[in-house]
Amino acid sequence: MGDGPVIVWFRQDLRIADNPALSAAAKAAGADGRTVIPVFVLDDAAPDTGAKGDLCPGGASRWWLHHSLAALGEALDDLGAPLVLRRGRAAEVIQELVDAAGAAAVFWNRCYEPHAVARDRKIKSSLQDQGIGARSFNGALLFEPWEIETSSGGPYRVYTPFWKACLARPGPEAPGRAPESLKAYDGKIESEALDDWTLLPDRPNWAQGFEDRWTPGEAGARARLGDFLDEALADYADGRDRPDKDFTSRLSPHLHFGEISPRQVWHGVERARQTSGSGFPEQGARKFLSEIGWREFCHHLLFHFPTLPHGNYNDKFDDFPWRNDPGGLRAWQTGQTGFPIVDAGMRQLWATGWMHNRVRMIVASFLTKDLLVHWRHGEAWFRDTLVDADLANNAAGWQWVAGSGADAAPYFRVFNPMTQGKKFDPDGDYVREWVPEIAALPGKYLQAPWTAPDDVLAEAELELGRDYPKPIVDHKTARERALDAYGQIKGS
DNA sequence: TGAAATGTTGGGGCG
DNA sequence: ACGCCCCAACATTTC
Repeated sequence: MGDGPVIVWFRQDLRIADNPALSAAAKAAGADGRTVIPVFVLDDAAPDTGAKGDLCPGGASRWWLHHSLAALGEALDDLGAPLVLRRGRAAEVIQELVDAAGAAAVFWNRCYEPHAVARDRKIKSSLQDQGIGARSFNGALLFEPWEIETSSGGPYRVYTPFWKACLARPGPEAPGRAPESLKAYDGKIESEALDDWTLLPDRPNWAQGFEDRWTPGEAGARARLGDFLDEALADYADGRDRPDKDFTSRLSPHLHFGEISPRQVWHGVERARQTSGSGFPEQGARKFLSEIGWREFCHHLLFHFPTLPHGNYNDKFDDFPWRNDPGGLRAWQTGQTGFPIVDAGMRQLWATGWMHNRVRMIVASFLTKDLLVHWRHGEAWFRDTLVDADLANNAAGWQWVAGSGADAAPYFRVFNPMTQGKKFDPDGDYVREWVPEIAALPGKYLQAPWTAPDDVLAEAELELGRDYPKPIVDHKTARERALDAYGQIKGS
């Protein structure tokens, strides 16, 4: 390496604590007096490869990204090395910056999306050819996808043995601290203005409901973890399935953008165990960490099966008789299916950029099984509307529900929206919050308004088909149709 | 990280 | 006292 500055290329690691690439840069700076240039590149040019993910984040993700970058920018200002924002193809932008600053090295934390893997590999070899020190680090996973192997040497395809194998390994290292300061590059490197990127929605501002529910950025992530461990972990084992309660961690967007690392989460749980003594909810902790395990598994799958976002993992499903049903898809997207628990979930998603995981399974089952609409339509909608939209989790999750994925739910496992509603929203609080037009219905009929007698509907001042849709399918019939469709591909 | 259909069991009412 | 029926409640099977 020459004595030029070190570029730290931020991607899905928008934090300064436990950031291995940043730490390595700070260390090099401390040892050799190097300066540091933190950079974020918005690669907006949707490439011809059809690549998805951080190249073309959905609307909700862009809202989050804006605020997360603003927070990171402030944190880096405080450290003394302002964040440089650039738009363009990453390979070109990085090369440009390397040339402009005479950089000696470029450090980053690894991403696992197929296009990112390919892109980063090219960039790394190109930099190394020029004698630039290009180094990548693990900042996003507890275990690298290539480190976890079955006894026969391949990737895992089933979650339980995968996570067991992970837990049998030495636990993840303690998270690193944020550098205390950085020496800024003293040459001239222009940054674009975040506001010019128009990541935020303007008319209409559909993100209004996001602001009071989320605090993007590293500080918000840390606070969320702390609140979760203090207030919800004890109830997590039983409560996590209740969309009417507040017992999930809601860390998903923070994890997606790397505002907090899974290592920090893991050790946060450890610390809580040590400080709380005998009253510690071991079962809740185990279940919570196993959700972190699902995130690991999804990334493992995406890394080893890069076609996961586009094609069926189980190719039997290539012959599955999906229906073309734009009207049904639209009703699902807008929360107008006539099934209260489904509509509640879809409206929560639209209003807040997030949906409770139990309800994600219910609405996904409804789209793929009751409506027989291809899972990729659901995947695309979630990718556009979730603040936590993550290619690995989203693709694996949708294929899991549809039955086409690795370790998937069997296709015949069809959720009954009424039963699920009664079971997991027993008092109807969740449905009443998000489907207010039927809030006056008594609990007995809330999950299935069409079964209410006329006088009950009149009492609630509710006319089905006018104030709230009649169900767009008959669940019993739809279920049989789905089982029938499954039968068609079973033997193939 | 289902649901529905079908099968089994056991208590109580009744002749 | 006994067998019979009914039907929850639970268990098993099937999709």
